[in-house]
Amino acid sequence: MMQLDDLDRAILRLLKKDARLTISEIAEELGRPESTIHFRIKKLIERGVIDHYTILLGPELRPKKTALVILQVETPIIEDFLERYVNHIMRTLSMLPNVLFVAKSGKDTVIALLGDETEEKLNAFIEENIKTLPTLKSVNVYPLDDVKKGEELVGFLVEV
Amino acid sequence: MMQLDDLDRAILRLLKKDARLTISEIAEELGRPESTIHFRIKKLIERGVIDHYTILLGPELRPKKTALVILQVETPIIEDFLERYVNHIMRTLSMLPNVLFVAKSGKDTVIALLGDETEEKLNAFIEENIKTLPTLKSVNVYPLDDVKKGEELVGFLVEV
DNA sequence: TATGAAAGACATCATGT
DNA sequence: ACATGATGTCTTTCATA
Repeated sequence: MMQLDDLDRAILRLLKKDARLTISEIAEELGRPESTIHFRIKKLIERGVIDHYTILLGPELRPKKTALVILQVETPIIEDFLERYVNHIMRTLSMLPNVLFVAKSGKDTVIALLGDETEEKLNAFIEENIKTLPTLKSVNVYPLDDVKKGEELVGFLVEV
Repeated sequence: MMQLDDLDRAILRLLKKDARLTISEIAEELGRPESTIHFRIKKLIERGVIDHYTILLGPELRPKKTALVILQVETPIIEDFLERYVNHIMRTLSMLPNVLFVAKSGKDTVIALLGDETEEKLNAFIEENIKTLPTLKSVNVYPLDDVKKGEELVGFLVEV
């Protein structure tokens, strides 16, 4: 798993901005022959440095309101149950299209990123689908009001 | 800004999985003529439904450890300063390559997603670059231990 | 690994149903 | 919305260094 050199990184940066650039365009931009660019990209894909090519969906399809939710699960008397509780909650959340991201933090905390059309719908969703989950100790909701970095993330995660 | 029909959505789903599919491959997969697929994709791009084409970076380039950090900013005596404090913190964080995502929640809370090579480096980064920020009321760190949905997000956000 | 050249595949566009 | 064909461009491969 050798390192990336400057040419590799330059190619990756260009493709990240626009993966539809043709090999000839990249070649011209970087002042290298097409065959070299072709070879490098082939290697980057083989090595898994490029996982895959994808599209980013635009604002039209992105939820207008997003919120981060942090769930703390009640510790049961029988300790072994905790992991099952948490996994069950994560599985349940993962299946909902409004839920863009789900992760566990520590043993008893679940973090989810939610998105919906409007603030009202989002709040309703939280009331009906999140706060009704059994065995919760606490639910903290953080609406994302102003995203400064990584905003496009939602266009990447949203399902179509 | 008309609606998407089933064909549009099918195309988007295929491109999301692999944006290097040729028009002929998509046409065959969906049992439609190439000219139709070509036309639809053109329209999807024109409308901005497809924001742009991009690549997802593989595990080699992704930070191994990620954590969500929730910062609460101390409310100053002069209320107007709060927004400046918060904006300043967001700007500062945004410039760091370890910081993958930054958003504001409410008036006094900043949410950031951090990533680094190892747990130690990540913790050091938090101690040195986060907890040292002025005017913080609280800092909560949630290491993301097990991501159930949206894991690829990091490969999308990471810089190269 | 890098390059140049050549062959084949592809997107694109125009025209017509 | 679909079919077809003409055009120029791009990718891919291979031989060579």
